[in-house]
Amino acid sequence: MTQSTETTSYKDIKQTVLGRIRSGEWRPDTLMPNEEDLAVEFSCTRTTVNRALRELAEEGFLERRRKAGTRVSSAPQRQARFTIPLVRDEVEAMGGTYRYALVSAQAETAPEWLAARLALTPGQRVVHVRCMHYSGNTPFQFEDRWIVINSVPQVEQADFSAIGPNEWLVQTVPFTNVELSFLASRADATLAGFMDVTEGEPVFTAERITWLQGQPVTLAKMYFAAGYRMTTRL
Amino acid sequence: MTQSTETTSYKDIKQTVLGRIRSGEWRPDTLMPNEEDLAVEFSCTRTTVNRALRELAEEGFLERRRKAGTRVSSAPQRQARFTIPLVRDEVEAMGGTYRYALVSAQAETAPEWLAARLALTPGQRVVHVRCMHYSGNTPFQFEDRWIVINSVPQVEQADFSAIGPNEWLVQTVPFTNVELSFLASRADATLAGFMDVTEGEPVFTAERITWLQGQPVTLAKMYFAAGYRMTTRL
DNA sequence: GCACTCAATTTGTGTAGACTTGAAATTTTT
DNA sequence: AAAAATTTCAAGTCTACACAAATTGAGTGC
Repeated sequence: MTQSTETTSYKDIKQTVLGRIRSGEWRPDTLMPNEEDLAVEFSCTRTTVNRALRELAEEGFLERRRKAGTRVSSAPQRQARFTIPLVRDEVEAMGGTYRYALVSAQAETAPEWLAARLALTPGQRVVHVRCMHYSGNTPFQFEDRWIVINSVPQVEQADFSAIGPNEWLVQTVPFTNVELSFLASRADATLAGFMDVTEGEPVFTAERITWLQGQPVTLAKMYFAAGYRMTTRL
Repeated sequence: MTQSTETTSYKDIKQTVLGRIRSGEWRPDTLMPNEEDLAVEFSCTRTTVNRALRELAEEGFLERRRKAGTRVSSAPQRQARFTIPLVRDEVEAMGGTYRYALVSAQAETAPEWLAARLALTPGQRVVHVRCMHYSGNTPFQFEDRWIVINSVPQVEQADFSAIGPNEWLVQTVPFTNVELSFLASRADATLAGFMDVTEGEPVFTAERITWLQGQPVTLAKMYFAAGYRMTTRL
């Protein structure tokens, strides 16, 4: 049998099943028919049903256990998927013209809080880069970044006046592990100056720590413009 | 051939490919071998390779286009996946004892900003619920929520003194669409009182709008305790 | 009543092969 | 040289079947 004219695709099955959940036909905790029965109902193979259900489970709508079967998720522990674009892309997506400006870049001994945060041995040296990302002439993001020299020796020769440290790192170092946090911080005097907000103002902030095979590579603090919100649709 | 003793699983392939990316063997933008060739290399079927690559692409490591082939993502790690647990789960996961307290609940006409935000017809009525979530006796989250009566008529009979509006809604209304935002806001006098922070302090805030088949159901603003950060590892 | 064993059931994952689809590359036409 | 039609290739998806692995539930022995 070919799939030519009238096959049920795994996408159709996903849609139908989702519909039954949303309509209330299959309420939370309901045990649904097993894959074989569904395959008969949709007149396709179990493989196709399996893919549909597997994806729905991954998206948090279903819970599946061998032998126990598949049931509708009761506490839909929903997963939000945020796209974290490069600043340039984010600015351009909003119709702005991206502009980058280096503020400062210098090698120094890692301050204590940073050494503690990244589990560095005391006295390790880092490159501290500060830079601005603009949308047109409007401040969009202030980036405060430290790069561990031991992990990325080439960084001492890097020139951050034209290319941002993030883009440089992405091209240079493959990384294995990332920790990303979002928080609300308050604008200090420096930040207020750069971002054109009043001191003390709440600022949406992202922090990103990157490792390469267990070695800490970089910590970046990114401060967004006033009123910034990170939005996603599920 | 059976998969009995020494088969290459799609997981093995994922691992190997990831390793090659991380080691720098396959740099960003590199065009990798096509599925058939990889199937030969790993001595498995194309189906298995396909699944491995498909998942890696979904995770953001690869970019695939028909005919053009598969290449290593140049801006990897673009998707962060946050699990959004119920407050109760989040508190308990941190070892705290969850406690809920209703602050106020009343039916009212939707204020203009809300009507505009949810595209309500003027004069529509909503139930406005405010409540606190504690970890032990420490304030954890202040929840400010509006529920559209038209979309959920049962809400007028609901009793939110024992069960939180979120848990009530999850049990009552299947929802089809969610918009989730994170932002930094400043604590006003009311919030400062409930959350035990000083007025003007930055507060990490999540806003969540939910629809049921195009009908707006609820808008929730959730204000987190001082110092809260939402963290994920990729 | 309790612990143990074992078979049945259900999802998980693999093989082998074929057709479909979208987009890049090439050729033909204007 | 530019535009349009055609070919070709790689990913996308389906069929059909098989064995693997986890867990449940029933049966057995004490």
